[in-house]
Amino acid sequence: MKNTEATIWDIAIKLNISISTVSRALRGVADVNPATKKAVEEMAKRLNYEPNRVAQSLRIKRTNTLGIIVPEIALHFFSSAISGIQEEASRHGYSIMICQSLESYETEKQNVHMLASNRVDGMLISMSSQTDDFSHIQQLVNKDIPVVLFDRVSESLPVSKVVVDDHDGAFKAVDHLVKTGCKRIAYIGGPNSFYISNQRKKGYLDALQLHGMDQNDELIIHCRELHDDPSIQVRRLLDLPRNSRPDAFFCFNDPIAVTTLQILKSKLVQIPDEISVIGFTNEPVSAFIEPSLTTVSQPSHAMGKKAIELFIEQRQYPDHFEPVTAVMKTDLIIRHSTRQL
Amino acid sequence: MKNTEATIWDIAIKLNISISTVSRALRGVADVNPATKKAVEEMAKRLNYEPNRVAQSLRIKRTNTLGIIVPEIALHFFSSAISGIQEEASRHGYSIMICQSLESYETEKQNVHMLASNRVDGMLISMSSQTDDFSHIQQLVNKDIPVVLFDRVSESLPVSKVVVDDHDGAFKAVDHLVKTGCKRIAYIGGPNSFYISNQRKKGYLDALQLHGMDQNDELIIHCRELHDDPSIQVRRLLDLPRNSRPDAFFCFNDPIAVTTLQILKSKLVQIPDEISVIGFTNEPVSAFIEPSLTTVSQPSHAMGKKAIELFIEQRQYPDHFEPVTAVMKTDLIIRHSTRQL
DNA sequence: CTGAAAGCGCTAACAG
DNA sequence: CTGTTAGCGCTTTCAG
Repeated sequence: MKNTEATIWDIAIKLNISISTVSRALRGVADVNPATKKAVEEMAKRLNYEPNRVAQSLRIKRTNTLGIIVPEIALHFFSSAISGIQEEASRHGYSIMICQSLESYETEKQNVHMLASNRVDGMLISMSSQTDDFSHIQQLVNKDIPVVLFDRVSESLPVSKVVVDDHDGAFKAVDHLVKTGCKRIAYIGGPNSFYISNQRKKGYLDALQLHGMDQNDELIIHCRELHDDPSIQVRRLLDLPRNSRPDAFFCFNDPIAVTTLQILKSKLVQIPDEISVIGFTNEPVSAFIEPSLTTVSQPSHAMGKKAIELFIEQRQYPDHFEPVTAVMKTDLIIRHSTRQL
Repeated sequence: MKNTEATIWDIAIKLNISISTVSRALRGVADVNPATKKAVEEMAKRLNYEPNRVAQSLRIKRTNTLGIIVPEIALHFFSSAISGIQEEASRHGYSIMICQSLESYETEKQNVHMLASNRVDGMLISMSSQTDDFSHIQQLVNKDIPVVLFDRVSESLPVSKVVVDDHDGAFKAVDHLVKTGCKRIAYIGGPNSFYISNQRKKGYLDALQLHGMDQNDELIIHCRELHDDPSIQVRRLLDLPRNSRPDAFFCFNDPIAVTTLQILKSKLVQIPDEISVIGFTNEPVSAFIEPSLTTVSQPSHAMGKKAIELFIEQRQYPDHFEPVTAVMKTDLIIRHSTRQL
């Protein structure tokens, strides 16, 4: 029942040696008499000594802590990325401090300040959908605090990034739709301001073009906000005359695809025979919904891991650092919401 | 392009005042000449000053940081609890540092040490399934570090806890099965060492008893490990002669229920007419699987929030602290894997 | 209202 | 191999 943690000073006193020797023994640096070293270690254990990382950090000017900011921890993509970050960070001796921006620019800015105050050694950030001013992040760069952006990145910032090949993923999805006989493929996109939304749209358009199909703006929908309900727009498309109605939906993400699937089912549309559906991200739900959803998988865990790797690299060679962008591969997971080849 | 963060000393020099005045002005404590205060604040902004929380923490012996340990961040229940923790902690000015034990006792112990080294002001822990020695947590208690256990708790530890009324949840589930005409209700439980598994079993048994139904050990199955595949055991029950085959499965958690559902579907068993299924936790998947799963919902987000509240209470009145156990209510979410009343 | 000075627990020269 | 010493950046008496 001690009230206060032991310090190296306590150990030094009991052993009648100096605190520097204790410090050295505990860290295993320089030459310390094996006997004293052993004595120190034993005394440390006896006193339940826990090194004070706060004091250490102040002294060595590194905290061995990384700050993470994501829009929402509970979204599967992010919690999975975080677990990748956590495991890899831990392997390298880093702890992680986690914040959510809840898709608010103001909160994100506060998070950045809080983490900076905590003197984290770097930040891994997936930006909020509201963020369109990047000065808070630019300031970190100016202060030489390593930043790695992942998933929700900004093109303009001179930092390392981890993204998915959205264009390629979308391309593969639409290509598959065409190859399974779909002629009128709709795209239900995310907010226009989203880089990834536009990349996916570009992949969609390029796939159409490759197959000599024309872009039809009537079949391209954009959600204004990330969590907008796309139902009305989907229904509008379904109410088009039979010969101009889409026979496939390529959706910006799985939630939109799931909503679409549900609308189709409620209208008794045959899936995939009358209409096919493809999502994006491969959230757990996509495997369980009926029919199971064909979707483009994003390697969320691996992306988190990669983000740490980029941070470590930057830390290791801070002098000749050049921002790199890691582009991760997607996979088309073919399930039952699309026709067989 | 500064290489080094500004300190109160930098501000003091520029303003030709003492660092104590700067410190006071920045924190808004004691009396400081409004003019000097304003000047300090302006200079702080101009220098992009960020208070050094590390130095602060060392001095005041509090970090305003909380440690969280969960088995696996990416499990929906935990990521949702964490988001509740995060939001409530942030409201109270705390940052959170997150670790995963990955269901390993050794890792959990390391996590505890790491967080203790970081001098977190308290820890919120959901224990690994392997943990059956609690001395690492008892040590925290001895050192007066507040601990709140949530979900995966140990009865014996003298700390505050947040749990769900597992007994009541299970009771309601089984009661509903009986009331919808099920006669032979099986229980597929988690590891025997799990407190919550046993509570749910008790609720199951009590509901049976209330309705004058006998306990039938043939219908009670336990997974050895948390992620054990229950398929073999479920199949064994289904292969029982028709008149002793179960007509309902009450499952320890949703993943088990989902597996069960899939086995039943593959055997073309009519759900819920021939056999009903109920899960536990209300994970997102349960709403989407077909037929949608009746399940007992756990308020994960609210549990996280509650855990912080208990911590704050303990911090506020450390002298007359008595551990409390918050028991959160569950709800039976009736969907389509059970019959209508 | 303000300044001087001590010290939180630790590391890292430097000197032996 | 070991001890002395000077801080890291901040808060907090204590004394004006």
